[in-house]
Amino acid sequence: MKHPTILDVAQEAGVSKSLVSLVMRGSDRVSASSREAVLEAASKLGYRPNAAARTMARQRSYVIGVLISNLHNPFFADVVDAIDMTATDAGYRSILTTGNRVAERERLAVGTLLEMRVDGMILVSPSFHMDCAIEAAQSVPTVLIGKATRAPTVDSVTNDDRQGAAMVVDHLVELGHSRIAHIDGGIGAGSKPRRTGYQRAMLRHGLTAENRSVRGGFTEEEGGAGMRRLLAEGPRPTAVFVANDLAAIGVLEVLRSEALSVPGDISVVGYDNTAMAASHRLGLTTVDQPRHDMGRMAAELILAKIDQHSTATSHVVLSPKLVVRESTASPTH
Amino acid sequence: MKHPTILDVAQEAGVSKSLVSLVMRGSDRVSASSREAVLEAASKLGYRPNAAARTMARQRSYVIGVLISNLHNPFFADVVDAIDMTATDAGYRSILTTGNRVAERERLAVGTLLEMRVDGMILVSPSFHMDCAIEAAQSVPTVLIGKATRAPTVDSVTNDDRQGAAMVVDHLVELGHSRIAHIDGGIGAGSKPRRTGYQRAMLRHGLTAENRSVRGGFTEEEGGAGMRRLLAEGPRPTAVFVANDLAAIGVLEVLRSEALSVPGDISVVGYDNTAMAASHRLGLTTVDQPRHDMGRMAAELILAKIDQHSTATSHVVLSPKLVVRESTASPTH
DNA sequence: GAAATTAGTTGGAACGTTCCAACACTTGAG
DNA sequence: CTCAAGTGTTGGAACGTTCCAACTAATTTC
Repeated sequence: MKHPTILDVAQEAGVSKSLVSLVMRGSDRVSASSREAVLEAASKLGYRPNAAARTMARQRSYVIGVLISNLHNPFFADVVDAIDMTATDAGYRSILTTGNRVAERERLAVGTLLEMRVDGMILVSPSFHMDCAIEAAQSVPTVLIGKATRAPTVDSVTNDDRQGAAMVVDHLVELGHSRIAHIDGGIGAGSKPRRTGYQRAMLRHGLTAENRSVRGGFTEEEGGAGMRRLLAEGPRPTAVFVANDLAAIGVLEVLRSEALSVPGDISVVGYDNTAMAASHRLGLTTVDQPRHDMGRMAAELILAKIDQHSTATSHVVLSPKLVVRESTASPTH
Repeated sequence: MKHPTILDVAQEAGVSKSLVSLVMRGSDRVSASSREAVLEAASKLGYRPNAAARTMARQRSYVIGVLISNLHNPFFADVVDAIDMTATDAGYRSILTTGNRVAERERLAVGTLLEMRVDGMILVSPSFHMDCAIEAAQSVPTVLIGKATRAPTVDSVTNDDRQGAAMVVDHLVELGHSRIAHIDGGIGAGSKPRRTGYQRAMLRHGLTAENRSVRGGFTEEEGGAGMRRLLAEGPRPTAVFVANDLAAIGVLEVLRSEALSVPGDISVVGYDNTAMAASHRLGLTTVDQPRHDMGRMAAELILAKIDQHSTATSHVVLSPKLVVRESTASPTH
């Protein structure tokens, strides 16, 4: 149960610890015979280098820390995947922590990563206040995914939420809708620009009176609750733009229980183009964010900051894409 | 950008490093005045203890490492959540790594955790060979979730997959089905016992000729591919038991594209009771695993092994529960 | 009022690596 | 044959903590 150290290996192989270290790091200034002896001793003892000791000695951990706001949202899986691949290819490893959408737990998780002395940090749609990200950025390169920021030290990779929202409204208007409501994402990342995009587009189309947003969130429950609120107060909209796919699923649930057909009675649009939206029995019209690219670019930004000590701050904005499926159609009256 | 150390804090506060250490660890053998001075200095400098150094000195990391086979499967989110909460309450932190269902990447991820000297390791439905888990268990307490094992050193927490599968078959037979096919989980964790459970139940009901399994997997694509194979060869089944919900979604997709109705033409059953299954427009009949309990128990097993140096190996088997929804009905002919 | 106890504080060793300067050989050049 | 330039190999210092034994000063006990 006790871990062998580099000294144990050195003794077993009959060489110095320095030589073992050299072999372990794959140096080529080692004779073939010593290399073999060391490797053999290491595998015999089941030696694994101690990352904590290495981090101390090198003053670098070669680890990228990733905070995911909500494991339940499949949107993040692809982002994380891309991050992990990019990091691995560059000789780094990535580790994840999650705060489960609870700001306090997210702060804790960021603290953990900071104490572990990760070399870079990627925050995926965190729901805590920006202060925390800015503070983190003081001690380690930090990039934000899915949430815009003006902070001069924090990089960001987002999709153009305003544009995405505008595309949704344009699509619905084109189909002939005018009573188009919006269920927003509450305090979640990206919520505000989507709402703004919706509002501006409504005004642009002259739908001032129909401009109607209610509070929602990025979970099924919150989406459903928003829909209930919409149905309870005011005239029934003919179309609803929901803050994300997960919440849209909640909306569909509510509509189903109210015996309202989609898109017959109401058209529904989500955001994220998760696999769920695609494979949902009723294909959900939604907005696609290039998640893989987002993850990759975030990782690349971090790596550039670490390796080249680049200090420039980048804000990458990628273009979303409307994906039309069967949950939207022309209004029936 | 340079991290202040305990010595910097000591100097700033005008005390020794030992005192700072004491304060940081919340000792009560410190005078109020020194405590305050230290705390003030620490916050002024933005001090964060270095986890790597602490791990070295204490020979313990107070970290539980969690490997998740597939971030895309929402089933795991609840498991991880429960692990994280249990660990946090006990004064540990949890970090995640993922191998994305690729055995080689999973091995790498386990290696990373081992090098980080995690105090315990939880492997959630890994798809690599058991050897890797056994090897890991040699140096650190290890528990497996969702995959049974006979290894004397590896704990496990599973649901009774055989029983779950049998419940599915019983349900379908009761509805009047006899041409019940199975799309298995391929090499994934829990795949084999589910198939065995299916087969035994079929035989028990005297459905020897109808006993028919095809190769599938735990992803949408693999599930869909399995369904296509079923449709291509042999008589069309009236019911299909799919290895998990994710794959079942893929099956539903294929059936839809083939214009076959569910449950009209074919009844479909999944496994896991993910939120997706519940909220799917067509509610999916499925088997519920107590994921939260599974995560919690796994974490508790690990903590017991760490703190009490308990050496007994436990294999916890929880009972699954059939959840009947609208994707199953009596066959129409 | 001396001795014993307690409260608070301290420096040094240890943890397992990496890195550097220095070493001992061997080889080749002049 | 001597010196310079490699080629392998080495011990020691450093990294930032924790823990322990030892210390001082204040308080209590007899």
